[in-house]
Amino acid sequence: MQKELTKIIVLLSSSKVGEKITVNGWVRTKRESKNVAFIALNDGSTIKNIQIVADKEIISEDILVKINTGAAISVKGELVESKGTEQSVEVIAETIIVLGEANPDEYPLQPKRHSLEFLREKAHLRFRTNTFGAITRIRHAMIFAVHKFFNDKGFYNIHTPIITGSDAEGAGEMFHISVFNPENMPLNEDGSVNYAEDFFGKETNLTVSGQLEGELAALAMSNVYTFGPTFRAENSNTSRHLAEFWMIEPEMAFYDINDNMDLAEEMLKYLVKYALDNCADDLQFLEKRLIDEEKSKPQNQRSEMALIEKLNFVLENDFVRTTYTEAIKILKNSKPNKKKKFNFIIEEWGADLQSEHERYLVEKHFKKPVILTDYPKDIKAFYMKQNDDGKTVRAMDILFPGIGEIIGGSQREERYDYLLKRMREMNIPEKEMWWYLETRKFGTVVHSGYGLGFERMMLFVTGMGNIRDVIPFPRTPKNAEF
RNA sequence: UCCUCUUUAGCUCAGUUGGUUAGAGCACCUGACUGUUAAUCAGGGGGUCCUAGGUUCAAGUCCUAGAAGGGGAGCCA
Repeated sequence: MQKELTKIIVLLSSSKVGEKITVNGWVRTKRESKNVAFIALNDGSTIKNIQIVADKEIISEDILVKINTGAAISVKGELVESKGTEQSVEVIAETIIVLGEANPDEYPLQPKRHSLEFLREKAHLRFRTNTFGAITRIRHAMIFAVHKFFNDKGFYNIHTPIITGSDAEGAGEMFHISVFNPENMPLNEDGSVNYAEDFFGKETNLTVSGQLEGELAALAMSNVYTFGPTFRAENSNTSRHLAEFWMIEPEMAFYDINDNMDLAEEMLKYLVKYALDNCADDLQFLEKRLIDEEKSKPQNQRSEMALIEKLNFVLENDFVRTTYTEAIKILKNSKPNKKKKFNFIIEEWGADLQSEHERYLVEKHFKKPVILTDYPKDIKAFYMKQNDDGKTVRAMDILFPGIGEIIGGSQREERYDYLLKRMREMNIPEKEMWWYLETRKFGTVVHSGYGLGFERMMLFVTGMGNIRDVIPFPRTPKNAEF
């Protein structure tokens, strides 16, 4: 079967005009005339449809009546130059086989715009829309580009565990893993659950980060990265959070904070360029979609740049690098702070930056992606390298317009004494983390790393507004359908 | 979890101060016309007005509680 088939992207781009071809796909629309019917067919290989011309003298009425939006068909015919103006080539059908019908009374997708909320409830069918076809192709391209970027740089991909026995990673609420029957858990004498009898003989959870294990690998392989599923049981109901998402976490030995920033900026630009170079049709469609959507909004709420212009802008400009301390100065002197327009007024050094502050810095003040470094140690994780000032750590957060924090990373604390002291101060159970501490006892070196939320990158590249629309089957509080 | 908005036909939405038989566009069915481009034109079918209570002579409309969804916030990637 496969050997005879030609993908639509090949039909549209090649010089197969005049050849007999077979093409399979799903019907987007059918337009009927007296003597001829036109079928727009799509097989996922490109956002463009191929037009099938069905002469009613050749294709019988009992076949045509089954060809409705959503039906799967196989078409044999000749690829010819089109007489119409909207497409360059089309297929003159000689035979059409209806592979799978789609009852038009029941098929929920129409050849018109649907709301993204509606399509979310039809996630099993939304791949069949232009928007989700485009997103699916771009998502694949970005996954591939991540691996290509790191492979070309000599990084090793490692699989860190999805089930973890450590609850010290400090990145939010975790999903518990157990084989116990929740109605009948083995208990200790004091009434607590006896995890010694559980599958792993201890309490286990789904991972919230592969970083700690990534560090172990980096301190032997030099440069590694993970790209795996990550789970957070936070009750987060926003357009930027998922309970199950995919994270890219490189860890590099002999990288200081500046090397870390250089790599992160280079990677983000590489991914953007890869999308521009390889997903032009899909990006153009999404850009047009976004412009149409924003037409109903007032002028001041519309994007300043169209999607492709925005991607090029990021590509062509250096990210602004500045410190937390500088950012606080800028924010303290900012108009919204002085006029008390912020919900959280910046009073003094040490305050955690709220998303309104991050947005001000990125969207109003610098108007570029911003890398903030050297945060107060008290608002950052225990494993970050402490600066000599005793107050700050070598953290770096990369802030993107419209998205906020897209990358969080740091130079790691490689000094055993400093790390142990900080763990004790922050009540990190050092006994459980013996293996992490041992890497600082044996051959410890300066090293760094960061985490990129893959779906947040997808939000930026596609211009989509809700993270539930850039992953095929989103997992969010109260939603694990499909 | 908090704030806020929404829920009416398969989809997108209108529905006035509470008042007769709840509307439109698209989709679907029938017909006309046509190498069409989200085809066009005419006609037709299609409703648990989110759910449960309540107020009232009368509730899509007002009140209470709940559910689902959107937007914002927190947590973060």
